[in-house]
Amino acid sequence: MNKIHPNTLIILLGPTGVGKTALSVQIANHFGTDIISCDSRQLFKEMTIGTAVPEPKLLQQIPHHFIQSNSIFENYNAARFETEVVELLEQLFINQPVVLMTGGSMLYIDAVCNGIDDLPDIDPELRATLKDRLKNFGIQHLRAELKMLDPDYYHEVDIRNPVRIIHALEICYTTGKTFTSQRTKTKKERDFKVIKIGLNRDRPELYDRIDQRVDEMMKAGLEQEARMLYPNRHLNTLNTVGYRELFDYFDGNCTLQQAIEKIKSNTHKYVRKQLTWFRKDPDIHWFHPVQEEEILQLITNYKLQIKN
RNA sequence: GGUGCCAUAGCUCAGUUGGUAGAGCAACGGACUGAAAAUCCGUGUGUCCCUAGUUCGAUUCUUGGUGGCACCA
Repeated sequence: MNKIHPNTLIILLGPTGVGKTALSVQIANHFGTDIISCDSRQLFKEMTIGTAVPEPKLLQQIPHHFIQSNSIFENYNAARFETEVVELLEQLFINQPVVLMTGGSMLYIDAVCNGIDDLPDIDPELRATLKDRLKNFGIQHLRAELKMLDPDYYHEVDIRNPVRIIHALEICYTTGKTFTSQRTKTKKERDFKVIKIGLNRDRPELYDRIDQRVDEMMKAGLEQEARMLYPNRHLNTLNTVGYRELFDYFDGNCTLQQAIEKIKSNTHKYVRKQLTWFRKDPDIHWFHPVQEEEILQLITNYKLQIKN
């Protein structure tokens, strides 16, 4: 006799615009669970239209977590998300055998499933200093520094990627130890099971949905939303598809029409990047949205292999 | 109707003094454990409008079409 394992986290994932929200409602209603959003941009209360936050009606119907719960002025990252979700899951599993997490932020999903190494928080001033050095002296300068402080990581890292180099230096400076020595490369043990359900569509259909959604966002007032956020444009969180293209337009670098086209093609690019990441994960059970019924059946009949 | 210009990648165009071609955008692939909708790396996908000539060889030159644009009627 099959029985769904208590403390099971169902993860509904897939590229942006594929239609995860609609299915998540079905699954949540079916199991009577909360929904944990796994979206690194819907986290922020200052953004609504451009991040395609679910309708207020829907948010009232089913308890959601991590939707517009934080401010763009705080520092947020995958490690913090991991801690907070794991904590929340402990609470939710007391009353719910199954919890649904849905979203497309790859690293955040990975952080919840496998964990992230424990590292100290980074002083924002240190990061700013390193960024300054990158700007003034070039990436070679930072490379040389990393080669000295952590030669092992220097040989491992993509030395053309400034973000990686800066991060390693941040850890070296903050801890006084090499970054390498603090990279465990191990999965954390979780006391819950995971079922990953991937949703995908044919590329042209998906792109078409995205283009329509962008047009709808513009009708809903994305330009005004972006204009209000424009003064904070240099915050990392606002380096986001849908906003940065409009900031370019406000700066006079392109026409509104060009900005809209760019939002569309950059969203297409994001989709490809998401799929590249998801493709590597053998634990994902892939479906097309028309298979909604089948997915529900498979979950309820415990036919999907449960991954740990 | 006449004259002129144009026709090359999905789009906008460059180019070959005759040896089957390359940029931007788009598209596609990949890396990625504390910025991740971020950041970084890679890939040219082609009946060079059709036809008949000249030529060892034509996308390039010539003839005749077809389509588009402009100007003149």
